[in-house]
Amino acid sequence: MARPTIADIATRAGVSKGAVSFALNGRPGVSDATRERILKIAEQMSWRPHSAARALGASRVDSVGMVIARPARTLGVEPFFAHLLSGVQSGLSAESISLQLLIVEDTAGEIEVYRRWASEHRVDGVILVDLTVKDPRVDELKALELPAVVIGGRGGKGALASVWADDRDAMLAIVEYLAALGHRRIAHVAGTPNFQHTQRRIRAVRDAAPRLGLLDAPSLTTDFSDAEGAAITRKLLSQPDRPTAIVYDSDVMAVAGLGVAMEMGVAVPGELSIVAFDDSILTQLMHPALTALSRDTFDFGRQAAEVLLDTIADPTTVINRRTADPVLTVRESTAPPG
Amino acid sequence: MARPTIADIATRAGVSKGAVSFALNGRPGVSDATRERILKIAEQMSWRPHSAARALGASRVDSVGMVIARPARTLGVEPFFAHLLSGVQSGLSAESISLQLLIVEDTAGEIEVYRRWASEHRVDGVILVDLTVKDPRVDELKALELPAVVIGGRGGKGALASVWADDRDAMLAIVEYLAALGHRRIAHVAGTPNFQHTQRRIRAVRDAAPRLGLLDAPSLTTDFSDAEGAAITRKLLSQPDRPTAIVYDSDVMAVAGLGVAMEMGVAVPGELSIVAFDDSILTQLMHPALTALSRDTFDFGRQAAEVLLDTIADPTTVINRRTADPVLTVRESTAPPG
DNA sequence: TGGGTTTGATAAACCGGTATAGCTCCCGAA
DNA sequence: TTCGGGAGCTATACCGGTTTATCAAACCCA
Repeated sequence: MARPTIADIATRAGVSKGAVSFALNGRPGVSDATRERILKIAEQMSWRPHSAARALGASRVDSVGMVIARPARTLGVEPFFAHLLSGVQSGLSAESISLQLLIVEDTAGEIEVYRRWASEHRVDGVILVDLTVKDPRVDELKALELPAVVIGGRGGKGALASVWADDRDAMLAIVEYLAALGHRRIAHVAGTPNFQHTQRRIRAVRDAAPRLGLLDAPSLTTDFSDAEGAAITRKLLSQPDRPTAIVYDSDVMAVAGLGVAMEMGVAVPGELSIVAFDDSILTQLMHPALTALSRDTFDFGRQAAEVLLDTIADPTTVINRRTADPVLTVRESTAPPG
Repeated sequence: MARPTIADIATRAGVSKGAVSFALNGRPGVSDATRERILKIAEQMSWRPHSAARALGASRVDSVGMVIARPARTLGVEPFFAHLLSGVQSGLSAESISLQLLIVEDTAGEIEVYRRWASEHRVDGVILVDLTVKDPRVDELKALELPAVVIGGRGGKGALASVWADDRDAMLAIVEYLAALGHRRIAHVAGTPNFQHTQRRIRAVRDAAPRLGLLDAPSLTTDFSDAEGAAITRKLLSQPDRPTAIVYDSDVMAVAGLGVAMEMGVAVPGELSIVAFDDSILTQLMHPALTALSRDTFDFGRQAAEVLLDTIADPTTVINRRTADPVLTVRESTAPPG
């Protein structure tokens, strides 16, 4: 028989549908003996719950969603999302909950997706990335009453659950390391200005500058693309008092920056030190290999999944979980200034 | 009222549930006037179908799945999948069908997922990538009666629908171009040997070699990782009669190969020409920028989605659609041999 | 021994749609 | 004048689970 239903199991076990449902969901209402028997039969018939039927009755679909709002062009090279995804899945697979992934162009599209998901009951909750300042998605999700967890930023005052790492401390560690090497002119090629993590990193650099006696520590924002990363680097290296070290907010921009340095004949790390605020094979493929901040992105995703499941189970308690601090992996692209 | 049902619409319109269902699905059974009225009310109440309910009744879930069986570590850097995904989604969004994405470690895990999806009715069909020789997934999907479309390889003799590009012609174009430049020692750093497209490319090189008067044209297989790509390159460049041109089956390996050449002091393109059989920002970030074979991966995905939807609608006709031929984008990494 | 509670189970309602049998008009043809 | 047939709609079964009301038997303590 193809695809047995609980009714089939019920007939075979000589009990009612209800009893089978109780047994399969481990809830009281049947004796241990009966439960045992039902479970064995279900196993034999290789029964699996029909997700739609269960969703209809129990009003939960065992599925969560994640929307990434970045142009596909820039997305692929960043291993960040692939690792994050794998992590999220590993966190979900234990409960055999599936993941819906959607790549959209912008935040408006993302909100549209949330509305659709909510009204069609397609997901039990969502995972948010790239939180911005005054992020409209937070209010929207509140309004939709869709459980959510924010990755990489506090969800605001009691608003949404979150999983975050300490960007500030990480950035301080980088700048302090460069200062200790002797650098006094450090530039920061940041990401999109309205991302919360961008702002935190910029603030960290600004705050540390006077304490470390830095002559200059500009933070320059970009759209996270290789093109802008390269353009800003070109500008920086053309200045009379050019920086002796540059910190990039992503590995892709760091690679682009390295390319510009080579093109302009600026030796790395002899005349310029480069640090990437994110690690991946990309940084290791380069010559010189790039010093980078390594975060356990996989674990990040895993924890986000866990927190989301907890939030779905009990939407009243808002969890804010801090993950392991990122560490600086020193490679060949950093050295004392020439 | 939160989340209206068709029953709510029915009461408000003063008709039966059935009439509403007919009207909303654009099928005969109601007059144009009534249909109009019902649609307007549904719009007003911002009704959306409950996906689970629809799935239960109509035994279709408006959702398709895609499983990628590669270690997450190697996945991220390859823009291929990100582009493919976006394309697939754009093909699906028109019908507002959602996509389930899963990254697993190996084919066994992938088949497991298909079994689960089939038994839980979670997807209407799946998209297959990285087809291997004698691929076990094909038979499995046949057995599960799960509609499927294969990307980048013919689905076998009438087995599964497919969307494919002509790898053979593309590889011939590359080799002919290199031969025309004057290269006679061309090496081919291929991917995983049991992938069908790897085999097709290897065969193309082997077939073209005598005709083009190549002295040597070895194809060396790898696991597609940067590490093996680098290792093989090191070996090739250490030979007494080292190749004057190398074709890499992926952009990541080509980048790794370029790194090895630089590390060994082999000038590119002066002493060695490099071609990547896949294009992305990665190849453009390099110095020199890599000559690469550009495929419209986005469109590839879009077409796969279309073919899959057709296959779901009518599983009896097997579609094998050939996509636009890839083109060779010449950049700075190819030149006549020194 | 009798009344109240617990245990183990059943039958039926329900979730929100789709599919279908059947009913009522109304129109046209025999 | 009657009958056939189609258009337009209703009532209802159904999909495969979950949940609740109900009930009989067993159990418990006085």
